[in-house]
Amino acid sequence: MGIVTRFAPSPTGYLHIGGARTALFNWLYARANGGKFLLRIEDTDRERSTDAATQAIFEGLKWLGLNWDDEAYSQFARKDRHAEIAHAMLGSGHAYKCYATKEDIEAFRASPEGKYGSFQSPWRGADPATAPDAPYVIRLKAPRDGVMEITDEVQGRVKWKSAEFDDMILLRSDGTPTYMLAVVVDDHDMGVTHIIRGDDHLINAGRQSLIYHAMGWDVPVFAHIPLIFGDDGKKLSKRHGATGAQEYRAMGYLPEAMRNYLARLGWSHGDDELFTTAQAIEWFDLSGINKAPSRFDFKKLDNVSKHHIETAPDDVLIAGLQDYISSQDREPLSEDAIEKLKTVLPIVRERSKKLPDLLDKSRFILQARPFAPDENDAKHLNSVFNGILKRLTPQLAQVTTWSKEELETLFRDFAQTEGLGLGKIAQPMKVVLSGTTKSPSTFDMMAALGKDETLARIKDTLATM
RNA sequence: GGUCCCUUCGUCUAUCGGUUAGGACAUCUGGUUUUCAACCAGGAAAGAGGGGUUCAACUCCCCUAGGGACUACCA
Repeated sequence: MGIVTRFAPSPTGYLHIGGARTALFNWLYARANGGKFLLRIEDTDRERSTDAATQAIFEGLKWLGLNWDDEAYSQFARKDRHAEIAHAMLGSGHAYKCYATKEDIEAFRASPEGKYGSFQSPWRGADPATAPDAPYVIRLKAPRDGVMEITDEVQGRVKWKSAEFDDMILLRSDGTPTYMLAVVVDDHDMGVTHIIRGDDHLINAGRQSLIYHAMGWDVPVFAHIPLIFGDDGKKLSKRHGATGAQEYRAMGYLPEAMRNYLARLGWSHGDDELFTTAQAIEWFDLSGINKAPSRFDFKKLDNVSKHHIETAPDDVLIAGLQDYISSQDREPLSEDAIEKLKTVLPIVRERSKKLPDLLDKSRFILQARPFAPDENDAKHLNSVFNGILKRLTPQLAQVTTWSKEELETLFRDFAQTEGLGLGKIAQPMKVVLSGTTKSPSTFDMMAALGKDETLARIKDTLATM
């Protein structure tokens, strides 16, 4: 039987980075085993679910490259099927109608015994003949004794006394299903074989097993993965930086880097730190998932990001750049800009951590002359350098082989005859060429710019000094 | 409160009874350099605490402490 995994977020907000990792694990596991990765929107809570949130989740997953198989399922759309199962359980005696009102339950909770135990419906064993003509919910008739045990691929064997579970509501008084019922029915109908989800659902695995057993369905394999915390060990929140997957897009991380970092957070394959998505798919296994929660570390993310920016193919980088730019609501790069960018990618990608760094470093090739130097770097263009530039320019004009190596040799020789360190000349030259010293290597820039453009920029500078 | 889960360097982690407890990020020191959020070399840094089991425990068991989840007609 083929493997089927699923990601089942509720559409009440953007795609949380923790949810994104859960989705990634499910996706990785399905892809690693030639199975299917399904997406189901848990929208049975009509109060809190919104279309905008659903779209945000789609967008987040797409950005991360976690493509799902089939159409996304809507849990709400399947409510009739859920009700059907609830009634089937009623018929088989695994569930019963409960006429207790919300007020009854609240009163119970407020009472002394309500502090300890969960609500025990008086209708559990009641004679149907005594039933009032009033709204009711359908509750599961949970076993009162025995032990419920599950085997979790991450947590191992976990068991509870059945008495721990209350008679949970399956169908609300308005006829809509609760989450507990809906997940089980949907996972069963969708043929889900492996449920990989946050360990906040661990106890639910026990509860849900009750329903599987009642229906005589096969219980899927569970894998409850620990949560992601902020760097202080507290629940990840806005305070720690970004919690939404899309925010990472806006910060300029490559999806490939996010997949790498997120996969490594809570999962490991020996000492491998930096890997491609193809490798992750090849290596991914449930046994590599850690049981302890992990903390989100931006410094490490940056390091992973840097590696992917260094190694990504040009077209991936360009696509990432365009995507980043659109996330900033800026005009996309023109064909001309892309062509220019491609010529300098080899020299700007090496020292960049994030996508915007690439843009900053490429400024010299993208900006048209003449341009003014940055305020902080204008000081390099002083009178001393003016003299140096005037003596250097004729030599530059005579260069026949305009290459990085030739240029560097020329500069070194020139610096020597001037009795200066190379930095005294190369550094201000950066300002001439790019307007700032925070730029790629002087010689890389000159080579990329070409002789004519270089000379023209020198001329521009001389004219303003 | 109850039930369940978790606990190796600051952080992410390797180890699956026998290792000088390894790697990565961060950090520190030195070097290199035309800027640096770059590079090179080196250093410091960990099994929460206490009991067992065993020839041998980070690894298995128990207790304690700390952290977390759940305890809805939310998902």
